[in-house]
Amino acid sequence: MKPTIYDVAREAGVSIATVSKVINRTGKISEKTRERVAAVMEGMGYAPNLVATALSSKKTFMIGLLLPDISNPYFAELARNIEDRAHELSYNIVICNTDNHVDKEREYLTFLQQKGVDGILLATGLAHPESLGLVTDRQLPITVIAREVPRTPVNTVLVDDFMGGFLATSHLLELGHREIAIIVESMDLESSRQRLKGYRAALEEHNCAFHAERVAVSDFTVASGMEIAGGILDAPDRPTAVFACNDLLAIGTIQAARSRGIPVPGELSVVGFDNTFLCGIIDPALTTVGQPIRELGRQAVDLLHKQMSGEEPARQRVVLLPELVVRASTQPPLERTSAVK
Amino acid sequence: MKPTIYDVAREAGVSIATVSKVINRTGKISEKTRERVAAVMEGMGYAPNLVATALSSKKTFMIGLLLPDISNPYFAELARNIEDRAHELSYNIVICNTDNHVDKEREYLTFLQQKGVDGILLATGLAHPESLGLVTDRQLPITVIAREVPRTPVNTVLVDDFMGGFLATSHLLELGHREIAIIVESMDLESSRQRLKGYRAALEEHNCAFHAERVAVSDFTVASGMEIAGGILDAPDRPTAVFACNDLLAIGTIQAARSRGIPVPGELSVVGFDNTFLCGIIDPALTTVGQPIRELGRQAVDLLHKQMSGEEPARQRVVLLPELVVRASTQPPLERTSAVK
DNA sequence: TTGAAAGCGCTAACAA
DNA sequence: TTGTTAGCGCTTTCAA
Repeated sequence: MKPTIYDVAREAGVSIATVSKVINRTGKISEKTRERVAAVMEGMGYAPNLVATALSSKKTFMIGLLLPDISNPYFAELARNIEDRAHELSYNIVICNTDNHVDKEREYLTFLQQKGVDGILLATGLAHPESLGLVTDRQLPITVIAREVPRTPVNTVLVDDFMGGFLATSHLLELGHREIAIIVESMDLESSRQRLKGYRAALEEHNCAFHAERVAVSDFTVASGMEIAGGILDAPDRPTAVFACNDLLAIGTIQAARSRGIPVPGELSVVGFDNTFLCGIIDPALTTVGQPIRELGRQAVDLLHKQMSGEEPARQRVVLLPELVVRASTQPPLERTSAVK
Repeated sequence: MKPTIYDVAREAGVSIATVSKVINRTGKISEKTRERVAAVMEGMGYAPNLVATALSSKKTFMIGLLLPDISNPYFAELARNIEDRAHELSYNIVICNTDNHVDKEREYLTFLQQKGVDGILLATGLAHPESLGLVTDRQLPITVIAREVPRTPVNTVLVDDFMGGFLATSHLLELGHREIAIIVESMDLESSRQRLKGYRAALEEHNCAFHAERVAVSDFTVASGMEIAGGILDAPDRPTAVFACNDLLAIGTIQAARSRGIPVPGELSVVGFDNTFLCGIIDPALTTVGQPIRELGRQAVDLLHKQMSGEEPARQRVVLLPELVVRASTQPPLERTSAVK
């Protein structure tokens, strides 16, 4: 049987209160007993039972992380950075794949609370903000990542999606493209809507008309990107460029083009979003909007940590800025080049 | 304050034991009180505090998952399947990124035990098997995934790496390749050694001499694959095919070839290992050895579950069989084709 | 500086 | 069928 605090106390000839104090370095303990108790603990191979500690101290040092799907490279990278930072602060991460399914979100949320996690990191859909009430009502610290929950006062760390959409589109416009299609993940996500707005704003700034037909809605898989992009490329008025709202969709677009013998970037420029490691893997290397994914993860943990430490920081929204990462999948449109000549 | 079992008991006019029984559906309870208590719980919005439950029942319904890096697509996919199965069995997964670093492994291992996880899933290096003692000594259920720990009686679920190496190499040999290089992840891993053995066995079976110079050691990143492959491709006696021991390395190899103007599969065939979703993303689509990653995850959880349920199944090693997935990155060597003509 | 004792919220004998 | 009670292993207040 594993030794308990009682065993240590008996062995060291002190009370459990004293042992507890040397474990936690709290209260006043003479150096002498401190050493003796420490030696006994060492000798017995004693390690505190953290479940018991959690019960009496009401801290589990666990954080629940809700995301759509850990096998999606974007979320995998995010999770990695989150876990790294959490580990530094000695918290553990419990992962929950929600598939953006409201029921699963709710289920995990209530369950995590019962398990006594100290906080929640939410990087998932949550189409129905009232689910958030499940958490906020219980005073459980929470930070939302890369998702905007409109009209809800909750701490958030995200990327300026509007700017991202603007940067991507402006890049294409500046290369000379005028026929630019956009593929968004889902109009249910505020981030998608913002990226679309950025797209429109860029068009407007370049006096380029917005056409609703240039907007296609997909989801977040390569396959769907390929399918949707296929439709776009088969249309009679095929655009010269596509802004895909995440890297997976952009890759699907490149594949759709390839299968149709449309050279990228020769006849079609493609811009992605996220700057996952996939961008460097595919051919041509993907021009994309880079999210500071490491910072996103760290800051989210730090913000949550403050709440968990009772600092109760003013509700805030930390907006990180994206940046354009130009690689090989974009170039000026052919038509234009020749027309100029 | 959240209601406790005492609040429910008082409100329903019964003892806490009775409430506990209706929560857990244990013991004999009249339908009448059962309903009344249930109604009260519902009404108060009562939910058991699982930390307390864990302390008295010694079950946390948590599983620790150790892997090198969740941002590696292979492990991300594995983690997804593991979490899915665990969730079905109502267990939560705590992820731990070890970077194959022994110190981190040990740290997580001891820590997880203190936190009272019900079991450990080990999909990470653990170069020093004695670290395993940290777990087995404490009678904590554990299952090792996709790693062989030689001379240690521990439940394991893995893929037949020897067969995988054999399949990959045979495929190349059958296409007519004779100069086949192999890039392994690390000679510290039993899986790498097995794949290498499979490679040698295939060569032998085809009466093809083994040359130690054809073996290169890398690690598990695209960058390192690119670097190592670069060395291979720049050598005077460049091989006509490369068997890379994971998809990331294979991709690095393709990139190295591309940057040198060596067409794949035209002048260089490449085979990967794992069959991650990346294979379908890159150009040319990668021929690879497919691991039944879903089964790997599920069976590991199931095997662990048996141990956690006290079934104490006979120590076993479940060996799943890989299969060759032929895509576009392999074809007969050019030289041969012309020589035959 | 140290210790006694009362929880934390639940489970599970054992009695009634 | 229901209730009493003693833990589970630790924290923390209050006295000594």
